[in-house]
Amino acid sequence: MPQAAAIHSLPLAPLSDDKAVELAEMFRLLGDPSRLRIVIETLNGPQSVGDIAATLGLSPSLVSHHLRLLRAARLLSPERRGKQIFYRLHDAHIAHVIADMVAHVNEDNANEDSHDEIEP
Amino acid sequence: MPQAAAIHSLPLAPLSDDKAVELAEMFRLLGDPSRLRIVIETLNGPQSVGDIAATLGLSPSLVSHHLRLLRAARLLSPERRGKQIFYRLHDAHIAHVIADMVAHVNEDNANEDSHDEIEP
DNA sequence: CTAACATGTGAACACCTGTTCATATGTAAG
DNA sequence: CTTACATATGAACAGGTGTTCACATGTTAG
Repeated sequence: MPQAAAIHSLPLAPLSDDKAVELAEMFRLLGDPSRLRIVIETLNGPQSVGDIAATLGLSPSLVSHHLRLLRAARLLSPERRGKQIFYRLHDAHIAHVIADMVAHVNEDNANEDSHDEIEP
Repeated sequence: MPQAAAIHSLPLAPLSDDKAVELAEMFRLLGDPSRLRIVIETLNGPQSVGDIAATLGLSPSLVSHHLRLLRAARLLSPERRGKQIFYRLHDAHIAHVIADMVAHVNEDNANEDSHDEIEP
């Protein structure tokens, strides 16, 4: 099965170094469970800070701290509606990123062999 | 432009909590510049530890430390070839994840307005 | 066998980061 | 105006993490 050739078929190779740092910053923000759950929560549509805090069982203060980072990185965008502020995904790429990573984890759990070793 | 509706069109909503933690772990690994550059390097095909270290200007020891985490998370797979060990992407999803995140960053740099504020 | 090379591993250190708490800002209602 | 609610912010602490260094393991060549 010549699957290896297909894996490296995407031509996003060049990718300057400082761009890699900017990319890593985005991944780092999604790398925290609380923050990732906040982002995932917004996949259902715009959510207010209080709703997110209540749904995830986190303090509003903590949620606000995380939201600050997420909107600074333009992963989420705020939108005031009365007293509350709703956050939504900044663009559709974020949803794709998460969907692809879900696919990776699911496929990985399917093949529960070849953990770490180097072919026995 | 009714773009907002399209953003939340992906139905990956449910997503259990411990699954979110597993996902975050993957993103966290890509959240370090050195580690991300290592993964990006493997987009050009299998790379030996020494080649990666030389290309990225990192010590072989550091590269080996990072590779341990990356293969434990099954992001990269090792393959012995003579004295050296080559690492390749474990599956194609990783490339898609990176490609989508690149698209996000690029689109973000294009619209250099609306940094953080809440619509003035 | 030994020597040379490639990779892995463990400890130690400095640094960063997530969380909590108290407090501040801002907004709407009475 | 004052009161109550929603969100934001700053300081401070505990715990985690990337990097370096010295050394171990494993593989091939002679």
